[in-house]
Amino acid sequence: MARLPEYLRALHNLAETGHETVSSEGLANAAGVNSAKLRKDLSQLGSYGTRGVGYDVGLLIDQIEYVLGLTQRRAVALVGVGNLGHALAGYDGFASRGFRIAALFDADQERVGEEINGLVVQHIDDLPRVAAEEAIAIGVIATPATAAQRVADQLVAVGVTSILNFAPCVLSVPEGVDVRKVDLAIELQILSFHEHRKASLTALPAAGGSALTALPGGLAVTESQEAIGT
Amino acid sequence: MARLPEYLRALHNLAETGHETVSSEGLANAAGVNSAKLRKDLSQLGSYGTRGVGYDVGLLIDQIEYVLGLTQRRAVALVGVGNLGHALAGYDGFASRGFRIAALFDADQERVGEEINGLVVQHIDDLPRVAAEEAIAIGVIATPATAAQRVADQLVAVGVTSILNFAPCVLSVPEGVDVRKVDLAIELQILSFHEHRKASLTALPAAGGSALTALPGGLAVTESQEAIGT
DNA sequence: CGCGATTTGTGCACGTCTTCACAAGCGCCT
DNA sequence: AGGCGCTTGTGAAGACGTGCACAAATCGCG
Ligand SMILES: NC(=O)c1ccc[n+]([C@@H]2O[C@H](COP(=O)([O-])OP(=O)(O)OC[C@H]3O[C@@H](n4cnc5c(N)ncnc54)[C@H](O)[C@@H]3O)[C@@H](O)[C@H]2O)c1
Ligand SMILES: NC(=O)c1ccc[n+]([C@@H]2O[C@H](COP(=O)([O-])OP(=O)(O)OC[C@H]3O[C@@H](n4cnc5c(N)ncnc54)[C@H](O)[C@@H]3O)[C@@H](O)[C@H]2O)c1
Repeated sequence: MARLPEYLRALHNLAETGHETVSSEGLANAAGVNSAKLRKDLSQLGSYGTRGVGYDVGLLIDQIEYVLGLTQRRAVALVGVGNLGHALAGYDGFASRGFRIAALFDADQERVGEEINGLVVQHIDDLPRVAAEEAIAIGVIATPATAAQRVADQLVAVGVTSILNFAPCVLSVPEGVDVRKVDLAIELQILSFHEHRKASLTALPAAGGSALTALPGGLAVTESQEAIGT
Repeated sequence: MARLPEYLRALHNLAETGHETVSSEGLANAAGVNSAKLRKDLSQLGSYGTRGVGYDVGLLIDQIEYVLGLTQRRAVALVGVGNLGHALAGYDGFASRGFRIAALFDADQERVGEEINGLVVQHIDDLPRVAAEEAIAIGVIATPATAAQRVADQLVAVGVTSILNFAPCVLSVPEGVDVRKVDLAIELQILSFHEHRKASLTALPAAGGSALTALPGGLAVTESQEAIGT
C-alpha cells in the first residue's frame, strides 16, 4: 500500500512526542486518512492491535519498516547534479528515513570532482565500476528529459531495478524494473485545474460563445490531500 | 483527471516534432497509458477526434489547456528559499508550462534581499502586501515541516486556495482549499517496498524464525509508471 | 460513387478501493 | 468477578476506475 510510508512518518512523530500507543482514529488523523481505511490497511500486515487500547507505536514502526524493506539501509545513486540534483544531494531527509546516498554522477566534466555533502561527483561512465563495489538498489534521475532515457538504460544495465525519475518524460524499461515519476509541473497543473473548476462553480456559467464552453465539472482527480477540518 | 497534464506534455512533444494529428494509440504510447483509457478521458472533455484519422494535436492542446485553466498564466508564490526552494526558483519548467513565479518568501533575514533568477526574496511578513498587488493563485511550501502549517495558514489568510507542499507533514486547511503533497522519501520507500517484494519472490521463503515472517505479498500500490515494453 | 481500412466513442463486465456499521475482544473500575 | 466503555477487525454494499470489444463514422482510393 502506498499509504504505509505516510503512516510510518506519523508514527515516528508520535514516538518522538512520547506516545506509546495510538488508536486507529488518532493515527488516521495524523496521517490524514479515514480510520476504517487505516485499520484495514494495518490488518493486511497481520498487525497486532489491542482492542480497547490501540496499536503499540514501536511495534507498528518495526512492522511497517519490515514490510517496506527498510530494515536494510538501501543505497541510492543520484544521476544529474544540477539545480535539482544539488538540492537532493544536500537533503538529510533521505538518510533519516532509511536511505543512504551512495554515489553522485554527472556527465559534465565541470561538475565531476565537486564535493557535495561529503560525496564526490563521479562521471556517469564510472557507473558500472561503482555499481560493482556497492549494491545500488535505487537510481534517481535528475537530468534533463533528453538524457533521462539514456541514463535509465545505463542504470538498468548495471542491475538497478527501481528508478525515481524527476525528468518530465516517460521512460521505457524492461519488465521487472519499477519507475516512479515526480513532475512538479503536473502537480501545479492539477492545482490549476481545481482553481479553474472552483472559479467555474462560483461564477455562474454565463460566459458562452467559444467552442470550448464545456464546463470542467465532474472530473475526478486522485486525491493528494483533501481539505480536512480546521 | 490527473492524467490530462501528462497528455498535454506528450502533445507538446508531438507538436514540436511536426505532427498535426495523432491517434489515440500513438498518444497513449507517448503518455504511457492504455489507449482505451485515453479515449475515455478525452471523450469526457467533449473532445473532437475524427474517426479514421485521430485527434488534431493543436486543437487538443487548446482543449486540455482550457480545461486545466492554463489559458491564464497563474501566479505562484514560493515560500522557503532554502536548499530545495533555490532549485525550484531557478527552474524554468514552470514558466514553460503555464505558470509564473510571482514572488519568493523566506523568514530568514539573511536570505531576504537575495536575488534569484530576477526575483528578490521578500520577508514572509510582506506576504499580505504582495498578495494585494498580485493575484496569487498557488502557494508552494518549501520550508521545514515545523513551519509548514504556519505558512499554510498565512497563505490561506491572504486568499490562496491551492497549495503545493514539499514538507513531510499533513496540513490542516479550511474546506475549499486544495493541498497536494510531494514527499520524496515516500517515493523512495514505495520503491523500497517493491524491491523487498521482488526479493521475497525470487528467494524462496526459507527464512523464518522472527515474529515478522509474513511475506509482503498481495499489497497493491497505486501505479506511477509500470514497466512498459522496450 | 462505393468499398475497405482505420480510428473514435462507448456499453458492459470485472476487479479494486472506500466507507459504513457492528460484533468480538480487551482492560479498567467497582 | 462482573459489567462497562473503548477499540479493533471485518463483512457487505456501494462507488469508482479499468480494459475489452464492437458499432458507428470518416477518409482515401479505385
Ligand atoms: N530544478 C527544479 O526545481 C526542477 C523541478 C522539477 C523538475 N525538474 C527536472 O529535473 C531535471 C533536472 O533539472 P535541473 O534544474 O537540475 O537541470 P540542470 O540542467 O540544472 O541539471 C541537469 C544536470 O544533469 C547533467 N546531465 C546531463 N546529461 C547527463 C547524462 N547523460 N548523464 C548524467 N548527467 C547528465 C547535467 O550536466 C546537469 O548537471 C530536469 O529534467 C527538470 O525538468 C527540475
Ligand atoms: N532539499 C531537498 O531535496 C528536499 C527534498 C524533499 C523534501 N524536502 C523538504 O522541503 C523542505 C525544505 O527543504 P530544504 O532542504 O530546502 O530546507 P532548508 O532548511 O534548506 O530551507 C528551508 C528554508 O525555509 C525557511 N523558513 C523557515 N521557516 C520559515 C517560515 N516560517 N516562513 C518562511 N520561510 C521559512 C528557512 O529560512 C530556509 O531558508 C523541508 O520540509 C524538506 O523536508 C527537501
